Amino acid sequence: MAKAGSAKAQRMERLQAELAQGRALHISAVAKLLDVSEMTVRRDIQQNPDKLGYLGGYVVPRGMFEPENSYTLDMAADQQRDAKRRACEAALRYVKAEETIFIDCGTTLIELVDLIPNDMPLTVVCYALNVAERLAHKPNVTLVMLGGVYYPASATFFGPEALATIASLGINVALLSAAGFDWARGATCAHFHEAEIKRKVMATASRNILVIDTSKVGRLRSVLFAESSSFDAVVTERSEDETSQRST
Amino acid sequence: MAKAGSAKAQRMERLQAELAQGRALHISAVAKLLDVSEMTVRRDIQQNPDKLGYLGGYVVPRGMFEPENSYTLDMAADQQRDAKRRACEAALRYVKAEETIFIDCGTTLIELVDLIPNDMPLTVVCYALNVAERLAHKPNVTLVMLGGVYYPASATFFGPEALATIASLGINVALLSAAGFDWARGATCAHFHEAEIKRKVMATASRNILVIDTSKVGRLRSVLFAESSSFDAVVTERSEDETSQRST
DNA sequence: ATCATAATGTTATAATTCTCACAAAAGTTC
DNA sequence: GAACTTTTGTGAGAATTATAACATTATGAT
Repeated sequence: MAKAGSAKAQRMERLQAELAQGRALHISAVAKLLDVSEMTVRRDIQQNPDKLGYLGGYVVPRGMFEPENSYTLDMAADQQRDAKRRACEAALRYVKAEETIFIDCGTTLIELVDLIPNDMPLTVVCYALNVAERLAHKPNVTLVMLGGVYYPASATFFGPEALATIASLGINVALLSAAGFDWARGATCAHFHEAEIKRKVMATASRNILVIDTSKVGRLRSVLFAESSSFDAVVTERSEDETSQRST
Repeated sequence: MAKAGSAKAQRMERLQAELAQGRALHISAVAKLLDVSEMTVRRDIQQNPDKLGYLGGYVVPRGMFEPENSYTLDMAADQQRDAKRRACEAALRYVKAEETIFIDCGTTLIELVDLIPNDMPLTVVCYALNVAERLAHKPNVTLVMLGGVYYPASATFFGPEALATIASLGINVALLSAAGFDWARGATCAHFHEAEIKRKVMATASRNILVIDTSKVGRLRSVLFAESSSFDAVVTERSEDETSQRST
């Protein structure tokens, strides 16, 4: 499909260039621009869902939005997300105003940012780009970002300075995520550099809270970063009132 | 209009938070979310065109992309932005593939990110959140971010680690911006911490290029960070082919 | 309380977009 | 070049979205 120089491939390139600056073009404008029918534009988009997005009549560049969500969906459709949010609500109860907290990367803890009340002063440390974006607009939050080289897979930064910075911070609560968790084996994640950050943070923080939705329980990923016993609490969407304290 | 705590104002806040990371929500989803009719959502959007955008049935955060008024595509809207872009085009000629470059903060150099060809491998160092966001999606760019505390005024991070990191990097080209520039006095910016980063970068980089639109010339801001002579070139939107080399 | 005004909801109608099936054109293979 | 596959175009009906007018409900002031 779509060989390197084919008409279709050329259209895609042209179109991507046109949308590069984050402009949205109406499908009729695109059709005129590329001198093809609207139907063809529609098909092009359907066939390259990773490059282009389609939003109620308009062609939009991908990458401007989160790859999974948006576009054709109402948010009600996303059950998993709701679980994550409820887990975050529970996690937020471990945080007090004026404290310094760490927020891990991943799709779970992103939800937490919006749940932080606007009148709650906090210092928040993070190392994920999408988390930082959201935090940046919070009025009473002092945002501290760990720098380094960007890892697209998890939207995080990592480098030796990051580790050094963590050591120099006084973190009250660390809210950690995991791609897999098992009471016997512990918490695992997919990337080695993530694990390094997590371990370093957990070594400094006064309280370590693991925040996961229950779909993660029983799963195992490549890098183990903490045993179950090293968490002060494990919070899930089921932790409505009583939180599952560690059974030690 | 919409007093601080009014129902309308509250809706707007909630909605903006929901859209914060660049999600697009269908109008029906928004209506359910805010528990109002779709008509009200439509009116809310119409009344706050600077905060929210509306794109063929979907509510989108403004700033993510500028929807052109349906059907007609004139992009002749923003002249200043066009000037900045042309300056960036000129600046880009100082950059070669495989090099390590620094991109300063500000509205000018943001334009440069989109102008980087997708097939041009680069390592890019930055310290502005919005610059990082855009760079994150570039396929052949290795992104290095300087961490620290977030300064909303310029969307930048700053801290001692940032300065230390700069010193440890090998930067070929530094693309610098300024809020004010004058051949006699030099380049100035509005924030002290910005100036510190700029100075440190300029001390390390092999080539220092100042990228400004001509509206900045003759203006003066609070912090001087470099004399005119310390730049290897000053690039503006008028630098179409011949670049105004420093006149020393 | 009463009036005036702003905000919201509802409905009907107009306009637009979506989808599908099929036709036409272009490109491949033998 | 004939048969086949892929790509593109067209049009009609279904579905969705936009708009305006009017009804209803809140909100504020006197």
